[in-house]
Amino acid sequence: MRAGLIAAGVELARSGGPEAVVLREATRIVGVVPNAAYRHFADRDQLLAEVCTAAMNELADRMTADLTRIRGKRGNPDAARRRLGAIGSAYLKFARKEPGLFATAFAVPRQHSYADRDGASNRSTPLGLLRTALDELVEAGVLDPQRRDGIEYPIWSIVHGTAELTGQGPLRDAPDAELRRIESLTLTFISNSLT
Amino acid sequence: MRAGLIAAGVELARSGGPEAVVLREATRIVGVVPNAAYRHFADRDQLLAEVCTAAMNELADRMTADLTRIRGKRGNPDAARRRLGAIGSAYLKFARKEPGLFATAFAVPRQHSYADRDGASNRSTPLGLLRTALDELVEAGVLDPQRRDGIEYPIWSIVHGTAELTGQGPLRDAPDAELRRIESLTLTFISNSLT
DNA sequence: AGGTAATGTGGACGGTGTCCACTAAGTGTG
DNA sequence: CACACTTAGTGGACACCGTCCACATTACCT
Repeated sequence: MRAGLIAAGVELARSGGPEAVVLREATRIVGVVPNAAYRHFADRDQLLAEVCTAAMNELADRMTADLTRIRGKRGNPDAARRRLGAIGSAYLKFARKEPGLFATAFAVPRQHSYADRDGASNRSTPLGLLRTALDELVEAGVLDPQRRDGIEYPIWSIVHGTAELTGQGPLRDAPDAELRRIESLTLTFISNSLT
Repeated sequence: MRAGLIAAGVELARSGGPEAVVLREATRIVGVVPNAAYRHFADRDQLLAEVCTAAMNELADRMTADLTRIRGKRGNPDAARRRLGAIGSAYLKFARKEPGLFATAFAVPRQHSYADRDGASNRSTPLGLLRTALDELVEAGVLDPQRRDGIEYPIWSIVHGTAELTGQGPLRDAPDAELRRIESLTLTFISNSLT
């Protein structure tokens, strides 16, 4: 039941973003009276928080799926670069194809905090995947170890900013070709920044 | 009256983001009955849209204010770099000090589109300011003209992504020192990318 | 068998966006 | 001057939302 409500919330979020995950509608989908939800969630925001982490997990899953398709031994410079590229590509692709879920993944309500989801070097999290890719780039000799510390934040920011600006931001109704160009500019910009 | 409603909406947005700009509350502030708003706006989203452009204008104003404090002739390489840095700094500072307005500036409802606000090379718009700063960097010989085309998008993305991730995103409850460090990493990353 | 915890129901309240009919001003024209 | 007409604001209603309360049902454990 709890899982059912979350699943219903995810579907609502998929087609309408975080605002669309409305408690009464979720219970309607599950086929239960609105108040039943309060046996499983303190309030609507807590349900939304669960939906958000589900969305974030789906983003991480899509990223790992695309990532494992890149062949090449660990430590191979070219493979390492391609893996970093795949991470950025998958992030942008998810934002483009699942705009509702993408927006929801980052719309965690102020209360119910992120806990440690992105803390430390947790793999199976977007930041965790990015970090291991960057470590591999250092190991492969592509990225200067002196520049490694903290570089995940600017890089994450470029990709996330591009997703935000082209997805819901001011660039959202640019023609499709222009959006692709911007995504491509972003990825090559990152690639150029490694040397 | 129309202006009053927008002003009230801006104050609501300042302390609570786009969700807080609720039509009835705005009319309450102005001291009028809710329906009176419908003489000036088609619906709540149109009021919100006006508040959003007001917020975006305030961002642009703060940026130009900080920008004009950078002395140095146009074409001076060092001044050009400092001006670009000031643009990024002002953007991040606004996001940090006015989180509600910053979020609102980018929360334009799907209907009421952006029109051409950020189109072309309009000055007095964040993108416009960034573009003229980049042009000056080319003119000053800092930025290779071949790299100029389209580079405003990755750069805007880095700054915007950092603002988003540290402001409302997963990094939002990192300690203050860490947030400053991330902002600084972002700015030096941009600076390094120019050469 | 009976008490207890968990789960779902029914009804209600305040808040919100929005629609409709209505009224009170101002304004220009005969 | 009077009259039609636009404009701006009012009052009341509706549907929807999140949420609280008291109640019924079910299952489990001693």
